[in-house]
Amino acid sequence: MNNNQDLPWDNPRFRNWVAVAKACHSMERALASALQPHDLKPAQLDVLMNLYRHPGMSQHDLARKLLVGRSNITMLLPQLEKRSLVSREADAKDRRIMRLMLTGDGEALLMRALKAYGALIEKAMSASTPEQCDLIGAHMLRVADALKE
Amino acid sequence: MNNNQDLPWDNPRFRNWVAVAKACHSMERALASALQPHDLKPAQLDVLMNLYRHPGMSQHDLARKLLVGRSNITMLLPQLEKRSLVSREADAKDRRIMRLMLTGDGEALLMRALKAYGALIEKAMSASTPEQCDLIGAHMLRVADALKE
DNA sequence: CAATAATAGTTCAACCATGAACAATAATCA
DNA sequence: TGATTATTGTTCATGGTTGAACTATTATTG
Repeated sequence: MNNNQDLPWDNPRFRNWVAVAKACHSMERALASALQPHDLKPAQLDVLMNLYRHPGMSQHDLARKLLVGRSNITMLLPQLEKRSLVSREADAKDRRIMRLMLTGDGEALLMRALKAYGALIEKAMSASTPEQCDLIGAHMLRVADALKE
Repeated sequence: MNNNQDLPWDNPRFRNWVAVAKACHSMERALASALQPHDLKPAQLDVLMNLYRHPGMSQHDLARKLLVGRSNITMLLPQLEKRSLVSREADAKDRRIMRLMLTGDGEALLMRALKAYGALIEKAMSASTPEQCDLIGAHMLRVADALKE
């Protein structure tokens, strides 16, 4: 019936990637649940995390870091700004650019949310050694790199 | 300013998981592009793949395999049915259940789409040996398992 | 058997993400 | 300098996903 001679499931790279994708999907769902008590969505946590590490980022840079369209950032920020978690101010030199940073409240909420996220990851990855995790992380960096064309 | 003593970024499990999530996100975007010539969305490919391997599945079972709500399946199927890629027929024993299967066209399209997907994965994972891929896959199965509560 | 609970699938409104078109500003270059 | 091009962020229409409420059917149980 089918010409099974080179079905992708016979390829270890394919089969294993499917497992990666499924694990990611599960984690995303679990994260959404874990963040619910903090009234945060995963995408919002991503924003807070990046602003913590790169204060003063522009919206464009944030979009690129998050692998997301610029319009998405535009839609995401007002919610966080209304809750006084991030602040936006126009750049003095280039008036097209909005500089973003975390407020104190934003940082405090981020720390609480990160505890939940960290606990989730710990639970998910506890079955593997730190060395294995490092190997996986290194592999995934190569994957992301290879996909940048 | 910050109490940095146990920031999650210092935890290898956390840091490496972030890389996993980012790689997955990149792959999802790349896959969407690669499937565009076949007029398929990643979610639709998931449906076809699962029906190929488990013909006669119910919509409920398909939803669980795909980690997705039942309503999502309901919205997804009519498009595929209109294109004669999948067929639905009521179960004779239990009239609540719809049995799903691929048509010949569906299987043909699946094979073409899988070639594109396989090439993409090959490109992304070619930097790692099959042994490393197997290790990663095994790890990810454990992750998905740990997240099932 | 009748009443109740459980299950399969659908509908619907709400929310997210996307990309194209647009306005404002800055950079290039002729 | 003046004209063109590029960049930043916004708006908006579109399409995808979700979960709760609903219908139809089957299972359970008193």
